[in-house]
Amino acid sequence: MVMRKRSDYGSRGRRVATMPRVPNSARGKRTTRRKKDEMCAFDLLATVAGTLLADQDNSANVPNTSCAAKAKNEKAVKEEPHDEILPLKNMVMEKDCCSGCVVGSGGICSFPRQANNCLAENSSTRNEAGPILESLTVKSNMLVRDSLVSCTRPCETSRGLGIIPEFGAHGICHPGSSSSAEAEQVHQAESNVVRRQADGHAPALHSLFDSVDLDGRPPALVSSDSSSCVPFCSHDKEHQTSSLCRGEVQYTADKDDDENSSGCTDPSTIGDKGYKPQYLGNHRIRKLLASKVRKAARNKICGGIPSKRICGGMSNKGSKLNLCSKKIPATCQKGQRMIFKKKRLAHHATSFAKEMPTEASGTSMEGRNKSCGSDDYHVKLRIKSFNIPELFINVPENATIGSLKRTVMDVVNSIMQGGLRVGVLLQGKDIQDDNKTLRQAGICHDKKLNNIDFTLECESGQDSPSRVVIPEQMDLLSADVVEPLARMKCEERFPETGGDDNQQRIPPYRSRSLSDLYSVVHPVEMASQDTSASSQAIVPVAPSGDGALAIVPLCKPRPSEIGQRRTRRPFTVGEVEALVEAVELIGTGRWRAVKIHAFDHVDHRTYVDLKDKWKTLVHTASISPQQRRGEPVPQELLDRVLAAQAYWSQQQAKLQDKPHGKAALPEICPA
DNA sequence: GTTAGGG
DNA sequence: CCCTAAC
Repeated sequence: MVMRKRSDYGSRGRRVATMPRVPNSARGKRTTRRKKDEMCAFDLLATVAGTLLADQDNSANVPNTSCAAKAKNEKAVKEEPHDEILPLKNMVMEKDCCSGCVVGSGGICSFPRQANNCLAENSSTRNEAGPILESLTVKSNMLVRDSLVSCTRPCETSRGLGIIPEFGAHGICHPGSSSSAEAEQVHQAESNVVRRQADGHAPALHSLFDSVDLDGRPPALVSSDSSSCVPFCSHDKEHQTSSLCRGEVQYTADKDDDENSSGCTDPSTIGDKGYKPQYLGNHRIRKLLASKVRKAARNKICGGIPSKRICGGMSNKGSKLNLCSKKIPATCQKGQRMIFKKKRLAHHATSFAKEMPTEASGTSMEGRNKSCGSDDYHVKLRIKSFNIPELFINVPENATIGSLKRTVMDVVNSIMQGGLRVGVLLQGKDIQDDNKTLRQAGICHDKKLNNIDFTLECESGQDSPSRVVIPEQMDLLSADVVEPLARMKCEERFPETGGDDNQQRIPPYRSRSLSDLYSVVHPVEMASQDTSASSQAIVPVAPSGDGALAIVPLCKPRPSEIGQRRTRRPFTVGEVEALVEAVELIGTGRWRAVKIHAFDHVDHRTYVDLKDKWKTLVHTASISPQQRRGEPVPQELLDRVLAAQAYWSQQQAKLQDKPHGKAALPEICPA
């Protein structure tokens, strides 16, 4: 069957659906699902791996051999012959070990994300010999959420300058982001809290460059041995190599990470490398990368063991996972869980730092119109989160959760009190010129403002951007009263923060771009002021739940980009209407056409989204109103949904019945 | 890159 | 909304 090209549906008119595609049912149907089998195998693998790890740890100085050998060992260790899965095991282990790291003595972990886990595992085995420290590596962006920055700076007279600088391919990159960190020795009876700063020219603390995780591997390095090192920037080069000589396990993320680790890549270089222009749409890049990351996480972390089977089904999104098997001592698992819980929290707490569209509401739209006339342009920015420096915390295994919280809190406070300033990144480019007006910088009320990032940077970072050490030897357990970050409430909450309600006020969709929805106006700050003035509204808000801090896992890249689930954006009635209309016209099964037809330029609605939405619409329409949830869809629309669905299903059925007949299909269903 | 369908 | 097989 000949597939029509997309150009066929370019015309908005009453195109005749000449040749509908193969019926939906014939495509994309997964005939067999081996998931259960795989899960079973993976489960076994997890068990075996755990055994292996435990054994490995006991055997000192395992030569720097390939993991294949270990895998063979493992085979011997494990008595039960699981024929089907053994090849898989070998394969996975081998692959990971060989491609991902240099294995030093006792090296088990293959990838950074495993590093911490391995470390913990080793700790657990050492536990028998004496007290050890659980290493909690909280490297990443701590997010301060839902801030509102109301710029009180009237845009200068430079209205005419409202040209957004071409930032080109920076995309998701950040300057000064090639960061790394050093995990201190685990079994030393010291609790170091070390924070290291990116070595870029800009001391952006959010660091942890995105590319680091492009393949799911951050540059973190944690050895299963007693010492560990992290490839730092150029000044750490020596350290790296020497560390290798010392037989430490070194993890370097390949590809981009290699460059990062082999020298402090110039941030600008980083930024330009290999990224698609912003134009492509963040969500697309993010989607790709996220997919990659998740895949990598799943495949590589834990040697391909699906995370759901590990450690009680802990999600591994962006997190390091360990090969916690049933044989790992309970203490270990406990500790691990503690870590993971934190990390998961972080995940949930994380919102798009980048996705910071100006909010649209009825009032704001009015204001906008008004301002257009009065030359009083304002930009209202909603900061959902701030990126805070990565943290490294060593916590005794027997520390309480409370003390852990306090510790983290302490660190955060140290950072906060240490003097922070705010950095502004537009499309990944650090805007350093504080004297620029927003408009000159391209931050205009009428522009799409979803490419702005705010970062927290150390004041002192200017001089020594490479590292900032936060109170070492911090007595974790004596970390006394700390002002809970969560107490710092948002002074002015965004009324529309509740969700996408504002979108509902948007009339019919069609050609309306999302950017329209976000155009807003507000009082703004003076042009000559430092941007940090706007940071007063940094609002740490406790994530839902127990109020733990938003700490993003080590491997987590910038939250706005990679590995992050998209924010949920319920379809508005207007969108639904547009969708229904398009489907009536175009039919089901041609979602790209539908997208182009009705949701072109609406970046956050992919054709998959539309398809999904249609699916739910059909479902919604077929259930009783009482069972429906969420924004009620007018019955009229639902009726049209059912009609269209029935019609197009019928058409597809017809097509299947006589595949050779080229029965011209009506262009629109007679709903 | 699209589509379908399960989760 | 995510994931991924199938195309």
